[in-house]
Amino acid sequence: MPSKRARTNPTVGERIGREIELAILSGRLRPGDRLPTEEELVARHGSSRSAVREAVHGLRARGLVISRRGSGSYVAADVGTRPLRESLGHYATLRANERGYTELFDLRLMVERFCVRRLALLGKAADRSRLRAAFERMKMEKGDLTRFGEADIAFHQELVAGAKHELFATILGGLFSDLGRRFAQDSYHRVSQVRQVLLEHEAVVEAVEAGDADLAEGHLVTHLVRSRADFQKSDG
Amino acid sequence: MPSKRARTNPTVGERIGREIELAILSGRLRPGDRLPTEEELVARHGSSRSAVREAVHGLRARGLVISRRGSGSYVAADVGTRPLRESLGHYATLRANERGYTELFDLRLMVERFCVRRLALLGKAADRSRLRAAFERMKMEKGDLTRFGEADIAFHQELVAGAKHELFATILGGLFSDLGRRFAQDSYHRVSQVRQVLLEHEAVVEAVEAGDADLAEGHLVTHLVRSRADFQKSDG
DNA sequence: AGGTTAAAGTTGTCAGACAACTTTGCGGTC
DNA sequence: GACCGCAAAGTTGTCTGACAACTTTAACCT
Repeated sequence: MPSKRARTNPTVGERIGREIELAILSGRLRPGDRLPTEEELVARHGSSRSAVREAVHGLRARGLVISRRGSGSYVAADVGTRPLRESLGHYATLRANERGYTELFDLRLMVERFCVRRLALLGKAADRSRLRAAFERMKMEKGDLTRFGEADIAFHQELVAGAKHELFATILGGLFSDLGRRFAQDSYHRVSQVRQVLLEHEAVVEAVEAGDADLAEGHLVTHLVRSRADFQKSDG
Repeated sequence: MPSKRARTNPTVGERIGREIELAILSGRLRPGDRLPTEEELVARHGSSRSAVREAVHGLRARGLVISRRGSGSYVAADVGTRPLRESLGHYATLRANERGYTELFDLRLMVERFCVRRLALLGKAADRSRLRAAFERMKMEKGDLTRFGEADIAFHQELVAGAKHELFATILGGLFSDLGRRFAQDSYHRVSQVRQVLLEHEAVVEAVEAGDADLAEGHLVTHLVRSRADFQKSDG
């Protein structure tokens, strides 16, 4: 029987990884910067190459670092957002049950409400026209349910992008990644729903263009809550 | 000059890691389950042990797996929440600037608002008494600013825990982890603030106990927004 | 039966070698 | 001088083998 104790002493690789991680988090190593070569790290820490590689593999798996054979390892350009996006995507994938879906939907609803208000109140004309363009793309794709679903996702991401909120954009990106796509795609079992969805999106776009935050929020909430109901019905 | 292309072919270790990850995310490997031994993985994939180890190191760094020398590697018990909590903590650590703080605060405010409403409306007596207990702990620690700050964090986590929302509890845990502690601690530069903070918390507790969601939300928002103002003032 | 100890099993670390790929620098060509 | 080709050096990826550190199992003894 395996012992209960889960705490084990950190390995050499973990210690080295922690040190590099700290250099990244503190800003001493910035996105795009090159890490010391494995040879240098071996010399600095007095350990073997395999331990150093264990550290780099860990950082790479977490999205902090990318390695290119023959060139070196570099701090990832999207070191700020990718790990969060991916771990949220994994969280969503692990929560395929009813309650998990409800909780993820709570988050999505909160984030989009916040952003649609901000976009309506503070968004620039260019931001609003991008939302309109995303809506037009949905109309064009209404023949193909899969591509329509993708355009739907793009619309909601544009909504958050227009609010200029990096954290919320990252969160929504995570919710939509991986199997999180079921958020939007699985709603379109019947073609009749497409027309309804288009109408609801158009209402949001027009309220945003009119600068009416309350109305935009209302239409968005209506759309999202109705989508959830559809999803739960079809999910059984 | 390094080439622009960031996309490189996945390594053998990454492919193996992806496969194990899929087994975990799909539920075929459940928390506490033991992974195949390195020897078995070597045989199954026809690769070397170093490639297999690269895969396991990646999963371990991401918190999906823990390894115990002499025993084996196991799917982590908290595989669902830890990666999200940690990546959010890292995100917060990387966002020490003004705008990043504001965005993180947006998230915190949304989450706590949601939870305090739910606790006031649907919370059971036991949940509410735990919130009261967390408040009493704060009063006891008012002499030591550091411990008071910790009790403050514990109070807000209790608030979210009482709402029985795993996702939001995980998010708040991430916001408070690591240097995210500055959220609460850095607010107590002056002892005079302690009394103010205690009063605001007490108002929240009482509104929750009275089952008044609107009032509880109002007091909580007041407290948090005022805390943010204090923080921004002291941050300069 | 219970405890002790040896054996087997498993992950951690080290070392060395070569493969695959990138970057640099040299030399030649125009 | 600018450009190209090509060799050389530099760097990460993979394989192999060995031993250390630790855990689990199994045999043994009392």
